[in-house]
Amino acid sequence: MPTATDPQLAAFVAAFDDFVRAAKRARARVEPDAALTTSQYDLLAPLLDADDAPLGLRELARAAGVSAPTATRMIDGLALRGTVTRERAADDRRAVRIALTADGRAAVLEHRERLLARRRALFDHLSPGDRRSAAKVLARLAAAYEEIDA
Amino acid sequence: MPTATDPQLAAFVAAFDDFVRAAKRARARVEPDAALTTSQYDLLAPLLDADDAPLGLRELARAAGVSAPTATRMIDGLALRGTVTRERAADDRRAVRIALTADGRAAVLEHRERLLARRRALFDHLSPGDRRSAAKVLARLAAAYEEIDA
DNA sequence: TATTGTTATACTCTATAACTATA
DNA sequence: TATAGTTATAGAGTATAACAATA
Repeated sequence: MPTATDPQLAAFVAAFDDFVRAAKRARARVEPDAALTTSQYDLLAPLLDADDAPLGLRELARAAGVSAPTATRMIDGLALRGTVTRERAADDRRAVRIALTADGRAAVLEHRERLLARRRALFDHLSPGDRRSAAKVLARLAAAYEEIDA
Repeated sequence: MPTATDPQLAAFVAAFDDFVRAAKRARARVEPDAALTTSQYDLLAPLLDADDAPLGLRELARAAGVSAPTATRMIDGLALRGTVTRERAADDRRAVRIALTADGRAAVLEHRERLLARRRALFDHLSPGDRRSAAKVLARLAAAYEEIDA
């Protein structure tokens, strides 16, 4: 297997690895004192974007990229702690409507603000030139991911 | 709270989010049929870099960024499945020496090759110009992470 | 005393398969 | 039959606190 002899590829791979490791360490440092875990935030964030209109369990699961049973279990815990409410829908008795409580909304907003602050701090640490290219490169990489297994 | 009115910052944040989401989806797609999970690979990779010289549990835990009990539990499972061996050290009877079996070495190498192939594919999907800036940007971002909470 | 590792305990995240209730 | 959700079951990853053995 002809492996990375291309120095440009080698540099890319090394930088990518460093980036992934740094991001992982950073996540570990941020999470412990947060009210929500990353997975919980990913599950609930759509409720914020939906202007707090209640959404179905399947909808949340799909958006977060987890299975329905996983979402059920997560919502179990979040409902117990008063982060969300879960009610049977009146019009379709199979469905449930999940909504944020006031506390839940505050927690999700706080997490979002925390994420934004971190990205802002990263941005601030870049040189003006790097700032310009960073957004472009990250967008291209995201697109490349999708193309790879499409 | 004065949030992202800077359009350049807004673009950066959006691209960063897209990238994180794409990477998460990609990981979910790659892991199911892999012999090792990401966490297991992170724990065992140093053994490959150490030329298969046995390492201590604490050493592996620290490198992987997990607690010692977590590493113990992970090694329990990996030893049961024949991925690693765990032996009390002769010179320091408190310590254990963890080493890859032949199967384990193959699994770690295979995982590394899988990661490399994915990065190579990403690299290939970039334009020549983006390739040049990608390595630089990722390296700068990794450095920025470290500076943020240093 | 300090270090290395393990046990005890407890939670979260995760999935597949099987099930219930409703449409 | 198809859809929404839950339960049953199982396993990995994670941590803190308490402990044992050795240095």
